[in-house]
Amino acid sequence: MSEAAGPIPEADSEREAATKQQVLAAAERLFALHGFQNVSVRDITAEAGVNLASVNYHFGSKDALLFEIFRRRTAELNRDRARMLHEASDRHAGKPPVREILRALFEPPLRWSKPDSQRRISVQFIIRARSEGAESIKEVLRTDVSHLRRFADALMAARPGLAPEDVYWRLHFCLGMVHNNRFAEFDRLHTLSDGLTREGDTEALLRRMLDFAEAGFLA
Amino acid sequence: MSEAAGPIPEADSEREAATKQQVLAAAERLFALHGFQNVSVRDITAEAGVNLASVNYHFGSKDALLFEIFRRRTAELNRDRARMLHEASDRHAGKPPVREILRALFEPPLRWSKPDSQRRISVQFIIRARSEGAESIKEVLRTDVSHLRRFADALMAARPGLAPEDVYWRLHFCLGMVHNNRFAEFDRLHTLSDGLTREGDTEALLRRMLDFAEAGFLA
DNA sequence: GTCTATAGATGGATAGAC
DNA sequence: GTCTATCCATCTATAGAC
Repeated sequence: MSEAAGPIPEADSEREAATKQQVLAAAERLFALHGFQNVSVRDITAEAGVNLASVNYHFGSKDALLFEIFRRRTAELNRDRARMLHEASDRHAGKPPVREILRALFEPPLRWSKPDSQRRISVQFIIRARSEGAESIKEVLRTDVSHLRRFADALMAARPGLAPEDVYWRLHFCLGMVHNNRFAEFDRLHTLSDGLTREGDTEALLRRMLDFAEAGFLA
Repeated sequence: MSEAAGPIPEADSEREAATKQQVLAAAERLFALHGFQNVSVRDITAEAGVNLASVNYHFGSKDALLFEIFRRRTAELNRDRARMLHEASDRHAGKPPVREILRALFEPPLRWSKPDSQRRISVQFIIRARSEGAESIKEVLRTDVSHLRRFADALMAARPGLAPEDVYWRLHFCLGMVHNNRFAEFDRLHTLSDGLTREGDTEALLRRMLDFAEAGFLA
């Protein structure tokens, strides 16, 4: 690849990088909105304004493209979460309280979800890819749990009286709360509450999620 | 249809009903295990041991088949939940406590999920259809929230001090806990906890879910 | 009603010109 | 690297024989 060949960006490699970026952005957007299987390579290249062959040229296959986006986004998300957990740990002499641990888990995806955020679509992409993605993604989900390790350990330290088993299950419940924040579920809730719930107010949603989950952990 | 034509079941209509049943069962199973888009009509008819054309003959289309299964299963689930809520209401003079309301929400799908239950696969089917289903299913999810109405109302009555807004969001969180109970997520949790969490113990899982969610509602 | 054969459409991938 | 044209596999749906 020219990226690795040299540090001097020529006109060609700039254009190449731009094409790649266009494809990544278009694919992420379309996957997030319509689901992986409902989006064709033709849809992606049309949306990106590039030619049909570029997906296979740059990424190898449609599956590999999805995997690449997933890898990038989850890495970013895990970094954000790990950083917040680390900072909370520093603030509390290595032993942050439950609420701060949960905040590190909840806040990054919610911050990304703000109405004016550029990453708004990325959260929906990750949620969809988690449940609709190909076998390669499922495999990663099953085996790579290293980023959750720190959260489980921190929670066990914060609640030493709780059996590890209970901590794991409650962490599972919290992840369920996060994964349920899809556009479709927000719409449903909006219908049920007759417009009372406003998805756009992410600060309030974060507070509500923390209130609920923190109480669940202190039970 | 012969079903509506007369009450006398002939050999033919029995065979017809059997074919329909085989298709329904095979489709539900395959959809639940591999996802809607990853299962072809060929896969279904092969698994059911019937001919390729029978799906279109009996159900009209692959989409309509999925919708029919979804309609049946969600109706059953909603009936189970409504009945439990009704019984809880009777036991508590029309005003059941939070835990009993949540039990009516959580227990039916968990009872179906027991290792030896015939409906074990149905829960996974519903969860998958909810997030991967066609537009017709999404439409039902968005608009038909009547079964949740009773739960929201009961919860508001049980916690009159809570703003309706908060009740709706917390109900949303609880539904997230339920929807996260997929095979893949159980596997992930199993990996993370190094085998400590046992999905098969549904009684314990119900108790854990209730402990967590009840505390969240009383916060 | 059941079955086979096939129409008709779509989509992932690639060859080859530029 | 980009692009067009095209191959080829796959799938849903249906026509028509029995």
